[in-house]
Amino acid sequence: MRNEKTEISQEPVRVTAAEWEVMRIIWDAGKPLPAAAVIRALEPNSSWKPKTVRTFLNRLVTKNVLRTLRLECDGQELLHYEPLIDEVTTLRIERKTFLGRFFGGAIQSMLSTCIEAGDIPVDELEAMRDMIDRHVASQKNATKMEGEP
Amino acid sequence: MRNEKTEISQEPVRVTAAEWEVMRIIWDAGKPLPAAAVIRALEPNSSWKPKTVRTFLNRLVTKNVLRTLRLECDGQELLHYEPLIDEVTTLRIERKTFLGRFFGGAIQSMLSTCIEAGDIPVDELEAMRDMIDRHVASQKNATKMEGEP
DNA sequence: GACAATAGATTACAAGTGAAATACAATTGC
DNA sequence: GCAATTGTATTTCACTTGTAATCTATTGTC
Repeated sequence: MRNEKTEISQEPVRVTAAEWEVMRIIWDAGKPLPAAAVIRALEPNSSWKPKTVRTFLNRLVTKNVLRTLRLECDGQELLHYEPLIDEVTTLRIERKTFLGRFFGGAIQSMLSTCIEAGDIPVDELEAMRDMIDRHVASQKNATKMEGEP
Repeated sequence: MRNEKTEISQEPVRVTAAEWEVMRIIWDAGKPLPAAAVIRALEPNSSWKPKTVRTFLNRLVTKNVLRTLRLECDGQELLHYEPLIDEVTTLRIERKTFLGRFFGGAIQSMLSTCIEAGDIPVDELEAMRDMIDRHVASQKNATKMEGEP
C-alpha cells in the first residue's frame, strides 16, 4: 500500500482567517457543499454578504484548498466544494507556524508562559495534567509490552 | 500602588511576522537600540537588506509599537528605537487570537489535538505535566493558607 | 416568450505587507 | 572644502486580504 497522495504543492498553503471560517463549515459537513449551503451555514454568525463568501470559495479553489465538482442537488446541477486537504493537517501546519513564530517551536514554552501569566484556571490545568498522564501511561505501557514479550 | 500604565490604544496592535523579528531583537536588548544595531543583530538569521529592516522599524513607529529617541552612541547622536508595548502583553494577544481562531479559545483543546496527533515526545509531555503539577500544588497551598489562618 | 431570481465568473478597490530603491542630510576623512 | 559614507525620510511596487459589485448565463414563473 503505497502513499496515495502525490505531493504537488511545496508551498505551505496559507489559509486566512476568513477562509478558515469557510473551511470549517465544509469540513464539518463531511461532504461537498454547494455555495448556497455554505452561505446559509455562515449566516447566523457572520455579516458577510453572499458574494463575499463566494469570493472566499473561489480563492480557496485557486489556492488548491478546495476543488469544485458538479453534483445533482434538488434536481439541479450545482457546483459543490470539496476539501483537498484535511483539517488535521492544516491545523498542524498552523500550529507549527504559530509556535515557531512566538515560542521557538515548543508548546511547552507556550504552556509555561500561559501558566506563569496566570492565564489558565486551575481546573483546566488539572484536566490537562490528567490528559497528559493518561497518555503517558498508555505510551509507557505500550513500550513495555513491546520490550518484554 | 496603582496601575501605572495609561491605556491609550484601543486597537489590538497588529504586529506582522517580519515586524515581530525586529521587535524581538529590541525586546531582548532590554534597551533602546539604533537601527544599525538591529540590522546587525538580524543579519545572521535573515536575508533582509538594511533598507528593509529600516522600513519595518519605521512602520513599527507609525503603528505606535516603537518610538524613537535621539541618544548618544559612540559620540554620535543617533535615533534609537524603544518599545512602547511589552512582549508579554503582545504575546498574550497573539496567543488569544490564535487559540480563538483554531481551538475555540482553549489551550486545552490545542494540547489534546497535539497529543492525539502524537506530535509531542513523551519527555516533553512529562515536563509539562510536572510543570502543571508544581503550579497546581502551589496554588492549592496558597488557597489553603489563606482559608485557614 | 419576457422577466426576474439564482449561479457562477470576472472585476474592483482600499488597506496592509514584504521587500526594497531613491533622495536628501549630516558627518567624517582627507 | 569636497567626496564618500552613513543615517534618516520618502517613495515604489507587486501581492494579499477583506469586502464586495458587476456582468453574464441559466432557469423557473406568469
